Amino acid sequence: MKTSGMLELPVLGLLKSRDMHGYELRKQLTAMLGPLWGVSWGSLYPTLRRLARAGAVVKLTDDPSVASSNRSGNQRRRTVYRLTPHGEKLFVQLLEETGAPVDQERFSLRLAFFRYLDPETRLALLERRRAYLQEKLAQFKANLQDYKGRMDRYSLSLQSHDMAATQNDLAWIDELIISEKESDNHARSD
Amino acid sequence: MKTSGMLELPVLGLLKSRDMHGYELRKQLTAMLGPLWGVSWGSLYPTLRRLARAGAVVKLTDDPSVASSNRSGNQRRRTVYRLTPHGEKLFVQLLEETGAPVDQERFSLRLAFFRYLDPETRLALLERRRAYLQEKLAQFKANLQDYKGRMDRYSLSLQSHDMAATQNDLAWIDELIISEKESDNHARSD
DNA sequence: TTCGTCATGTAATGGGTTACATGATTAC
DNA sequence: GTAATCATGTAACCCATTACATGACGAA
Repeated sequence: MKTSGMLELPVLGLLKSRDMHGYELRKQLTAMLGPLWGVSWGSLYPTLRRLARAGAVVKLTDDPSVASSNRSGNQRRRTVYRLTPHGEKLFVQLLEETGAPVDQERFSLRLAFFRYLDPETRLALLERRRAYLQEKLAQFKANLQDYKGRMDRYSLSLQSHDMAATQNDLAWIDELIISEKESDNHARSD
Repeated sequence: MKTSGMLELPVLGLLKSRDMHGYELRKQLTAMLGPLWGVSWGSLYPTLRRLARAGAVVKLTDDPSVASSNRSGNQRRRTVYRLTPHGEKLFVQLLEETGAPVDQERFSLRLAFFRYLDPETRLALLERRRAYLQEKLAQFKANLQDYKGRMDRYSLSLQSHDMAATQNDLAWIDELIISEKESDNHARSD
């Protein structure tokens, strides 16, 4: 099983809170990920099909949110999806991602569902992220050191900016770690 | 003709300075783009094939950099590529990219070859980038305004951080614009 | 002689983008 | 009545990743 694809995780995460159909999923996704991330139909529906084939979600032909009213026939045609127990497991698995280091986008996707993890796992993932960013930063520094003389102004500016951005990311992660530890302490002292 | 793909532009750009074979191209690419960008063979060689098929580069069976020495036979087998006039045109076309707004990665790839553009085009591209980032920023603000109340701490932190990063990008572009105008003035006053 | 680097590719797989196709309902 | 939104998909194309396959050369 590959279960790659960017959308698997957020789709499962949204379905965890309630059943939804494709159109609604897309609206939630664009709201959640910011309006720039264009989630296209040609990417969303195949993702749902894959998840259904893998047994992570099931199709419900009827929309259960309109239970009592709307009897006879002509409701809008919808395909509502529901998370299965196996889907729940898959979700956690994707969220914890013990695999290869991950780019900023995939990390963001994870972070958006951090509330579903227990505090220790959250901390562990944040620390791992921190280590990764630090390594990246070290590589930036080494690279700048080595090639500084041979780069033109544009490349130099670019590399410096990218390095600064990585430093910002790192500082942000540090904040998250601190606030995580704090709320952890508060919870313990209750 | 599509000519998409991330590697077309940097490959053409590198071949503009001198003929190179695939292996060398890869080394230059990883040095230039930072050591994180893993350029894989399965992506590089097909790119070269596409460029050759499009007439943007030609294969030179012999390596011209070792012109005088190494007569008889047993040199290492290499395929050296040279940019054609059509390749030059394609390069400028890709660099100016009058098309759709572009993500950070593609923009970085462009910026790394800005020295090949004339000052007015550089300024125009920077201004276009600036406008795009400002629009993105506005969307971030609107999105935060709308959904602030319904987001958990992680999503909120994420959106705020992304917005701050966009503001940093914007400030950086502004610096580039200013320094561009300055060197333009200096050039005029000569 | 064996390991690392130089050097060039192909094949399989899979996912994203874009365009295409369809049709019902709501609001003006 | 017509335009916008709701709603669901399919098909073609293309590109990136990964794994596979090969082989020469230099150094230890």
